[in-house]
Amino acid sequence: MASSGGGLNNFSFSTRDQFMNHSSSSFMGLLSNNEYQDKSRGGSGLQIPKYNNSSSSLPLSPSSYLAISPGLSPSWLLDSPAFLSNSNMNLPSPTTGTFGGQDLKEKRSYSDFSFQLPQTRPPPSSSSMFLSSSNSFPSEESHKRKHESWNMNKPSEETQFSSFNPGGKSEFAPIQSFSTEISTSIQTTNMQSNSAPASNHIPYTQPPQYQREQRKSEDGYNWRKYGQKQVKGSENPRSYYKCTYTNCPTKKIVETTLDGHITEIVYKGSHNHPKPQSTRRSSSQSIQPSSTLGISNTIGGNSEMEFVATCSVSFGEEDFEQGSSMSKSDDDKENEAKRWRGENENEVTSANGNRTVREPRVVVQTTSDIDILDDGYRWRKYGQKVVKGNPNPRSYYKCTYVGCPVRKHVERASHDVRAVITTYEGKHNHDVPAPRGSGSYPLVNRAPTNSGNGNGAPAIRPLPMTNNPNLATNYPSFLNNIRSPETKNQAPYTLEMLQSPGSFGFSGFGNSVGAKEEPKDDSFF
DNA sequence: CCTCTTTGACCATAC
DNA sequence: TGTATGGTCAAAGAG
Repeated sequence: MASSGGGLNNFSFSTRDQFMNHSSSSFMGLLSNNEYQDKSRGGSGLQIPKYNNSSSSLPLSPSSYLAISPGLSPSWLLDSPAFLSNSNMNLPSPTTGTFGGQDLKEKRSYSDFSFQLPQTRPPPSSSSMFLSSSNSFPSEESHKRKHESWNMNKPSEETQFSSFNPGGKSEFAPIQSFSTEISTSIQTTNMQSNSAPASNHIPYTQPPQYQREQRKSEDGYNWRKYGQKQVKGSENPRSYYKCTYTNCPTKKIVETTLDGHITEIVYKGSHNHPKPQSTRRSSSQSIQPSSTLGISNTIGGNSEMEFVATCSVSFGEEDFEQGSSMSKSDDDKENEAKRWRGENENEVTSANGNRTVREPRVVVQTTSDIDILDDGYRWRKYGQKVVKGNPNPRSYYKCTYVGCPVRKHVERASHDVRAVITTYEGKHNHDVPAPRGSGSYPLVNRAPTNSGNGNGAPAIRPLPMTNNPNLATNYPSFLNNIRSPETKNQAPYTLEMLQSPGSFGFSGFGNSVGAKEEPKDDSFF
């Protein structure tokens, strides 16, 4: 059942510093959120993959698509300096994180942030709720177990976490299984003084009332589902919701994977009323102090047209560091202000005002050459070039899976270096590789699972984690949140993100990103 | 009994 | 004009 409600926007930290100071618990709590998703209604764990091809207004080119990516949704990610940091800063390469002349730092950062789940992940029986919370629906037992483990230390972190989730349905239940490594890493760096158990216990106890709260959309509004449709070109059903407020024209379309993970949210119209303050929410506030902090994001479009785009923004640990210790840039401040105003930076607003909630992506850098990027596939960089219209170099990658023709290039938006634009070409002829260390990723070729990989052919999207037992438990969910080239036209989205009060915090992708300037082959370089 | 979700049918629009 | 596709309605069922 496609559950509704919930919102990425609930994942905001009140401030980056909060995140830094309590990242472990908060982060984990955030990740664990899905554990409480609307179970009463068979709520499913939600991932937040993303991809969108519905915008007819976007110029599309037939052979590739712009995967502004998915991955993490929580707005706290947006807090990450990668998004908010001063534009003038020396930003790392979108995918490799490489700074010109700062490789050392970059490496450390990314290695710290890499996902080597097999090595770091605790046994399934442990209290690591991340893992078990994957896309699969947690069993009663695991659910209970998690509760128990969380109860082991709740302290102040609870408060922190609550701020992410003002309550609501599972609709956005995002990041279900975040990287263990990430959690571990964060815990190590930020929780050491927290006397937390050595294990990755999530120091958060979910109040019983919470499940009730989840029935309400996490964006703070009440929605009524009025339809569901299987749209062509995607195996994911699309659910249609209307704001239940009388005469409010706002609607939203939520596309979810078969297992209920959200892949896309499109808002249409704007609310003509303040965010409702239901008793449920009130009670929730008592449980979730975050509300008192004003950390609730309001989603509401201003317009009529639908805009769909998946946008990816990358960040590395160093970004966190910066965010935690350095002064905020103007953008930082502005975005923070937005959050405090209840606006959602996690949205892309179309020219006509519709907003699409999208997730920032985490770049996973494990080696300097072959990378597991946020889309779950492994890529080999084979070139880089500065293309016309964008002073930022475009990194070119090829899927390392033997025989797989897929390529992609990544670049920072010319207008906002904080925005990373990834364009895919071709389709994968294999599943999303298992995480490093699992031994299941074939670096040698195997029979392609399908044929016709030519450009322009429909691409195979990375399987949702739940489609792959291994990934389901070992892979960070956001790594699967990428929707691979699968748009109707397999086209590169040329995106124009207009900044809006609730927008991502990008200054926008003012210039379209031409996807066809990429090299045809390695010899290009 | 009420609320909400599901789902097949119908309508609107684009090609 | 016919067909394909997306969006919406509304009856039925579940909780």
